[in-house]
Amino acid sequence: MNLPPLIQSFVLHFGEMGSRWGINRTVGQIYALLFLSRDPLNAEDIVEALGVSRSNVSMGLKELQAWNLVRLQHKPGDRRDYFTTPDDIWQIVRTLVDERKKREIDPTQSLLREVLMQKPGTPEERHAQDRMREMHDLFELLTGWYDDVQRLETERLVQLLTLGSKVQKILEMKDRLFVVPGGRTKRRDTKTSPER
Amino acid sequence: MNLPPLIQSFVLHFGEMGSRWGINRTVGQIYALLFLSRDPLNAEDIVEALGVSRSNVSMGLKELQAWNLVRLQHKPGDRRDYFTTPDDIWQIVRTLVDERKKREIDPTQSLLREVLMQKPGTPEERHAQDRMREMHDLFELLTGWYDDVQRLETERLVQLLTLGSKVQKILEMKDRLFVVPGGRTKRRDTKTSPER
DNA sequence: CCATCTTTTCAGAAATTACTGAAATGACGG
DNA sequence: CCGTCATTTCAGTAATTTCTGAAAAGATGG
Repeated sequence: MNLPPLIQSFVLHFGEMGSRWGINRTVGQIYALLFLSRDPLNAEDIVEALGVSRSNVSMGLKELQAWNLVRLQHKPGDRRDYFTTPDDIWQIVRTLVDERKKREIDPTQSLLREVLMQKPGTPEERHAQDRMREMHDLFELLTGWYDDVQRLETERLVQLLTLGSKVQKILEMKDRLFVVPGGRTKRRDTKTSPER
Repeated sequence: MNLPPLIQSFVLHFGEMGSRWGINRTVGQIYALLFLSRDPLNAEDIVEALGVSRSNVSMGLKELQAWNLVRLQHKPGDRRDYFTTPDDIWQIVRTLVDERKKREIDPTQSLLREVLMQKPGTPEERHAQDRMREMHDLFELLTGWYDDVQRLETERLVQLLTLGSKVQKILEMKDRLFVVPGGRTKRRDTKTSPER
């Protein structure tokens, strides 16, 4: 590997980090390299930068494409494939969350729905099903929220995140303004509300 | 493995899922089992339920403890260790996010801060540093938001999530109420605002 | 202390995953 | 078509991770 030290630190770190996610070291390094690079890189560039085999790079790029994390480009008069990451870092976050949801949450929800249809035979199974229902409803709430905010323009999203829990203040204000005197504030019911 | 079918499906699924996270199959299965179980289980219970070796269970439990995902208990007159997961599923989510932040974001932020101190030698390095700064600021914003909402009571948090992007409506309302006529709404500046 | 029960450690085996080089496939331009 | 350049596939190997059994260490009651 022959890279400016500043870039090399980041690439190596991402390689290590990769293993804590579902991706391997090389894939992590390729991504890090593309993320930092100003210009699109072709497979041979990556081979030279990282010192891994051509075929390894090919497989790594294929995986990154399956994750929608890299974009394929072409240069006029050059028939090699060039790769980049999106310039907009928020787009990267959105993609990452989408893909993780697709790979981790969706299959789990599908299994949970299936198992929740079945009739429990024993009290043990009954309790297990209750737990699974809790998990299912939790995922439902979280993915519902995500689907919702994901549609916001980035500027609005940043605004929301910057506010953080100060949003609560505004909600309280809203409650104070619109609550029916003596009555409870209207709120959508969910099965995932706190237990105590 | 000798478990009610309903429980077995879930345990097996979690085992597979485990590999997509940083944890191995056995650890995933142990966790799933404890999550579904009404009563605390000891190591021998787990060995019998999953059909893996005693030492494997011991190591798995150690890892789950390192993640703060299981709680150690004792029964009077029994000196074996019993394990459970917290009853409150929201507590589980909080722990999970905390631990992943600690293992994935914090080390990266620390590396980014370090690298951002250095002086870039080339335009290439300069651009790389700009990218790293974007990533750093993004993490700063996200973790700031998380630290903030994490402190909310669960009921408030659920309320917030249920609202989803409808919060935006309330923000717009707030803007309309409090904006200085003819002027721009005051907003905290961040370096992570959208580029276009 | 000892006997017994429990958990932990760890070296080696087993299983899985990552990586490579060579060969196959594909994609032009002439 | 053919030659060249580029990418993909894949079988075999290397590296890593997971798992096990045996032994060690720890804890407790007598």
